[in-house]
Amino acid sequence: MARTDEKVRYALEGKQSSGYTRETAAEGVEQALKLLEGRWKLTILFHLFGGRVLRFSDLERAIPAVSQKMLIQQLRQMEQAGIVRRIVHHQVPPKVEYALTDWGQALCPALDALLTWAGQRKPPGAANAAGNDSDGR
Amino acid sequence: MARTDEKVRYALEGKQSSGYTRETAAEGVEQALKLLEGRWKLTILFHLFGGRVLRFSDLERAIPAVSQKMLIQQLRQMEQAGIVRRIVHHQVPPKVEYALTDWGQALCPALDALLTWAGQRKPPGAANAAGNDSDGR
DNA sequence: CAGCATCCTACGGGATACTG
DNA sequence: CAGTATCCCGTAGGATGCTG
Repeated sequence: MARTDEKVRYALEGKQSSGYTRETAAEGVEQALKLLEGRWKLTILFHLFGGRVLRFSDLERAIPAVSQKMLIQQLRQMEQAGIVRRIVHHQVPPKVEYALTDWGQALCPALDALLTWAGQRKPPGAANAAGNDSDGR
Repeated sequence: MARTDEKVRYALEGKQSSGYTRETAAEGVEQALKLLEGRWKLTILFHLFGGRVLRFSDLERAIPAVSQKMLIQQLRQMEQAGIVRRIVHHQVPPKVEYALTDWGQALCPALDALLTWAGQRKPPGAANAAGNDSDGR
């Protein structure tokens, strides 16, 4: 009864690698994006890319606009997510460093793809936003 | 006086293609993500991928959980962003169709990368979240 | 130095009702 | 059918102050 071809694998534009449906694919990406959402996560992430290891105060200095609360909150969330690694040094003046996990590092190419995409916005010549209009008959 | 190597190009993990700094790269990705943020954008997007052209009511049916207001709002925002194309048919019973722009289609591979990344979470064997702890001395 | 707790505000987004 | 307008609420996120 139901059109089976409606739920057929669903090819991502041409590469039907994994068995995603439109819904699960959207959900999956949403999950992924949720991990990156948060006013400062990306900024932090980019500061950590490349195997850098920064301590809390370094990050505070690197991102002046962020409050301590936010910085910690975002860091902790990413830690929970398994994106960043927290390295605690038990010293009298506390010292905590943050670095990316392997998985966190793996985000780089994906974000790069996004960046590339963003950079391709509007091939100057083609106007296609306003004025689209056609007649059914 | 300023350490010039601090603002050196910034290599995205190995490919120092474009001239992004940590800040501009983060900002760029944030801009891109802003366009995709919104409870339903991704769902809509995935329904539109592959050159599909759906009318408003089709989308309503395809995404039962969304309200009209939200659906329109999200569609309009993506239209503004240049991701989706709005095709209006001037008929007595109004008919409006939505499709992706070329740029919108180009998002597919980027999202695919994200999806792939998400799928690689936690190589089962390695525990690296809790218990990280080292001593400075 | 690093981090937690509290308070407060802005905004995304849901329900509902009305219109061309 | 497609879209607009109004109201309402949950939560992200900012400021500030205290602690190990």
